[in-house]
Amino acid sequence: MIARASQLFLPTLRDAPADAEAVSHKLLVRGGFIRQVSAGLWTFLPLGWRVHRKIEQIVREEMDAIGAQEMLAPVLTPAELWQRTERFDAPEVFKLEDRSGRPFVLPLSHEETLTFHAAELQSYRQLPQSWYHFQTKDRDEPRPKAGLLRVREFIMKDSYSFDRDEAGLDVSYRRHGEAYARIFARCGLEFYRVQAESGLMGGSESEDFLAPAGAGENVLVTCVNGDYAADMDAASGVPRPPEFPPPLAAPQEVETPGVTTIEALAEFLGIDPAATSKAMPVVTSDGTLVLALVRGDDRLSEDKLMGELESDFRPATDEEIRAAFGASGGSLGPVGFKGRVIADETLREGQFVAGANRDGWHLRGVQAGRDYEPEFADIRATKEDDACPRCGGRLHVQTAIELGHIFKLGTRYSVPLGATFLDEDGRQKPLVMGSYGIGPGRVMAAVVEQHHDEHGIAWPASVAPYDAHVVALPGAEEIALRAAEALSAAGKDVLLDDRDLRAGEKFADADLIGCPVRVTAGRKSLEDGKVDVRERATGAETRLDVADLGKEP
RNA sequence: CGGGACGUAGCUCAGCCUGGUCAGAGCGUCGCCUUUGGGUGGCGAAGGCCGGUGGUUCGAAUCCACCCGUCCCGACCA
Repeated sequence: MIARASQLFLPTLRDAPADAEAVSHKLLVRGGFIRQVSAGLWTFLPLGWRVHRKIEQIVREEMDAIGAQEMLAPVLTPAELWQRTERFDAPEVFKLEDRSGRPFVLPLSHEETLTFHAAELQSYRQLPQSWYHFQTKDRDEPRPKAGLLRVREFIMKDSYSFDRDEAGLDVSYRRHGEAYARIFARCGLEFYRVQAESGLMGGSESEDFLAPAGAGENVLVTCVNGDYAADMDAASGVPRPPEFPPPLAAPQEVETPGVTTIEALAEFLGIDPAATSKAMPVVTSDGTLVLALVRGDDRLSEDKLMGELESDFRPATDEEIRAAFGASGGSLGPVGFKGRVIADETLREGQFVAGANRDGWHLRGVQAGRDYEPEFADIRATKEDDACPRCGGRLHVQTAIELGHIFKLGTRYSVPLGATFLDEDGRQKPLVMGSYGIGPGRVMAAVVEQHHDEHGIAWPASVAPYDAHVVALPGAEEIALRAAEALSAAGKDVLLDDRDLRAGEKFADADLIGCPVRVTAGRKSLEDGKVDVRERATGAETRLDVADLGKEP
């Protein structure tokens, strides 16, 4: 197949839009792949849609390979289904009514609809089932951002497995996980499978597939030895041990005028910042004031603390702090505090400097268990250069894009929607479900984040909009067309740049668009009938006879 | 939802502080010429309710208020 650039809607741009930050956002817009309609709403232009469809096809092949069945459920969904599962009131759900006032939902995923259909499954003999579709999802995101990375409407491949029991779910879940790994590998992505925060959903197993990128919403922690990967929220890196000063028999007050930060404190006392502790008073949703304590050189992990408290929380106000401690933030510590203290595990052993609950004073030699009685928990945020909890290797922290998510739902949806089956023992049981999502648009953005240089995108062949980009320079249009035809005959999809433009502009567009190979026919070709074949990713260039095109990769 | 920034031509932006030759530039687009292996050079042209509404003023892109939109940070995120 040959597409002529002169006829294509391929609006490339020399400049990126001023408000673009992420590389994938800039390059996809500049390359004429996507255009914004409104905040978080994007149109896929012809080239972008080709890439999207290539990713879809890879997903489809791998889903089919594990026996999943493709179907299509509607976007517009009666609100009743969502009311039954108690998701109707979620703020990110788009809601609307028909002319007679019946409420509908634009779903952010299709658990309800597919479970509604699963209610038609009657017997254990019909199980397991895995169903999937590619369908539009709408989410009233409070803050769309970064091009395709966080949007309000997008296409998702979501699948749902229905099993008779947990053991069956384990199998469906594992198969999906394996299929997902194959999908992302085929898309040319570096990715990691990590435990996902199950959050308030609790209990159920859930994993994310994260792709390291220059932009993204997740923070990925990996070990340089390759044996550990985790989401920052759940990572448990091992911090370096502190250098402690000589121990004291009892805490000792030391005047620290104007010293309110850890850096200043460590400097002032001439000690290791890791030998200090940092106190963060927070207030839980039931109004209790709790003191969270981490090492001075660490940051509090809000997610971990939230898990520990089993409650949302907010920082205490100045007034609350003053009332509870008699001092202001910057001089707070656990000694003498009459309330719940949650101390990070790093504070279990050793003596630390802590705030004295007296403005301008600190305490040396504060020891947990002797001078205050905390609950210990892992509440510190893992950081760069922590040690790997598996092998002790160095941990690396980087931003990442969530490509896909696999989730064991259990009976969360089948029970409220009455999706039951008759089991071998003659009893009616709810279907045990899993759900599994991939956003092809995000995959597309992640591929760009991982495969680009200063000139543009360098698509992996598996998802490239065209296999080859044939550049026709003036005078060599004839040879260029023959080259395109030879490639097309060999089964390649070809973009033929037959536009009346300068060579430099065509080359710049070819680099930007990023097809795996560029074939140039120009003045040199007029002399010997050969064309130049250049690999986008490596820049390697060879001269070939037109007749030999399509015979090499 | 809190904080910040921005909104002038298709794109990137200047002009605004200090109201009155302020409707501007570059790129892109169109026509002609030039020529053609990395965004060429020349000549000419089209293109804007200066986000919207109200106010101040003799006069508003410029000052004020409100609204809308977009982006960034945070909160949130099946």
